[in-house]
Amino acid sequence: MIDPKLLRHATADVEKNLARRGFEFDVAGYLALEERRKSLQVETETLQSERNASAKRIGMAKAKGEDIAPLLAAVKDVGDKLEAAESSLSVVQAELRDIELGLPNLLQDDVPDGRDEAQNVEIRSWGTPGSFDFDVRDHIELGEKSGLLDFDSAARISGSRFAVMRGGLARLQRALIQFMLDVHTSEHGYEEAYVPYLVHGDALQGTGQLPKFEADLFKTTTETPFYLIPTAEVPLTNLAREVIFEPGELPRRYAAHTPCFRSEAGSYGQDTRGMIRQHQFEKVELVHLVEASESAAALEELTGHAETILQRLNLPYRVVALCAGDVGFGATKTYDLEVWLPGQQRYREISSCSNCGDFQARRMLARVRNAESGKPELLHTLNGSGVAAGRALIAVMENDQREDGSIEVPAALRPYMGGATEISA
RNA sequence: GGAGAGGUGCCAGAGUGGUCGAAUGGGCUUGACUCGAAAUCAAGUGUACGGUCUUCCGUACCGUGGGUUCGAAUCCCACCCUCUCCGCCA
Repeated sequence: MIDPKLLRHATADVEKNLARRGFEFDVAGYLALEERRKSLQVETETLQSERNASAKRIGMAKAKGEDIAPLLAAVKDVGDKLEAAESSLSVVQAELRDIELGLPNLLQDDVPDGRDEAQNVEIRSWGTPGSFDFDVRDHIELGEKSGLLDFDSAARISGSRFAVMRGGLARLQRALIQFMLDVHTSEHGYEEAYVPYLVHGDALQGTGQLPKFEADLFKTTTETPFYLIPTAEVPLTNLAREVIFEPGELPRRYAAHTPCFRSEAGSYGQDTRGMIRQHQFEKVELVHLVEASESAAALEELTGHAETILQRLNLPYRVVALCAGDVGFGATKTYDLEVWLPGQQRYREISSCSNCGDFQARRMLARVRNAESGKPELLHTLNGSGVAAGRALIAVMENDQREDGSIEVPAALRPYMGGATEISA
């Protein structure tokens, strides 16, 4: 959520900032509603104050054994007026809240202009796309050739956008996950966490997926519904929900491996072949909880941590700063890591690292006590993939393929593969 | 799944319709005493929101949501969670 005070007092600035994303903010409608809220709230609270005062008077009169009938008659009127005022106020407040929950985060000034991913700006690149002296295959062909990647079985079991992996390939994904977690926990100072995969709506509202993006989520039909997490960002970031951290307790860095579940509603026709876009995929997620002044630096660090993984795997990649139109709902600024896929002859997103500022913290009341003032202040949250395991697997397959269709295991992963140097049927 | 007990402030714990945002004890902060510490004494110590918003005033919050009432931490209803025992299970 955007700071409601900012929304009220600097509405034009907010409107301008959101317009950079291509988001149209109905300023007039908002301000009119806000005016109503103000007068209704003042009215309600005045009436409450009156009621409280007379209730107190009645109590005292009764204690002294005086006649309270005239006092009761005098309050009758207040009760009705109060009821009316309270119900109008709650309607207006609910409308305001809906608006506020639907507004995306404010962008940082250094986010480049642009409408969509075509205008994202490359910041740096690492490695050089390899040259092959044979015709490269994409991961689908490689998987079919070895028989280790089986979309037919997956389709029979669960339909489209699922994969079955077998043998060395299944193990390679597990190796990737273990490797990534080990690097982040032992070298980058993250605390490993195991978290629920089913969460309440509150948690998703906290991180910003709800109420706006419910269609992207899987939801259970149990009496109290659960949602399957679309990313470990949700449970990890919600570790700060309604917590007030003491000054020395931040920063916190959490890493977790979880499956991620996405309905991919609205992505019909995109990446329908292969393992790029699945309903279920594995990811190692990184989350930082930091004091407000630290978040800009933390984003650079976090991005670097994700980059380390690709470097150790010797996968060529580039870092792009998302342009205004491409930055996600809850982020103030985002870097994507895009890995080179020889099979597609292009870079594809493998990690997305975002600074969410206080946007999520405000929704979930995640705070840190200011060392000087002693007052709780909103903390800042960041998240990034470190990295998506399914896509990393594709990247390894395609970048380390050999002419015979076998795959060379990157040196960094061999300890996790029982020393194996290649995967083949 | 069955039976029972319970959810109050940083912690423990009182409060079963009125001056209760909440006794008391502990903790913490500040001050006094002290060379210093301990002990002792005194004062302070929640969160959110609003108002012509650093002073000041008001409102809300005692698991959550409803209800009764002039008035609810306290009564009623529903739900959630925790604990104990039984059952079941990994």
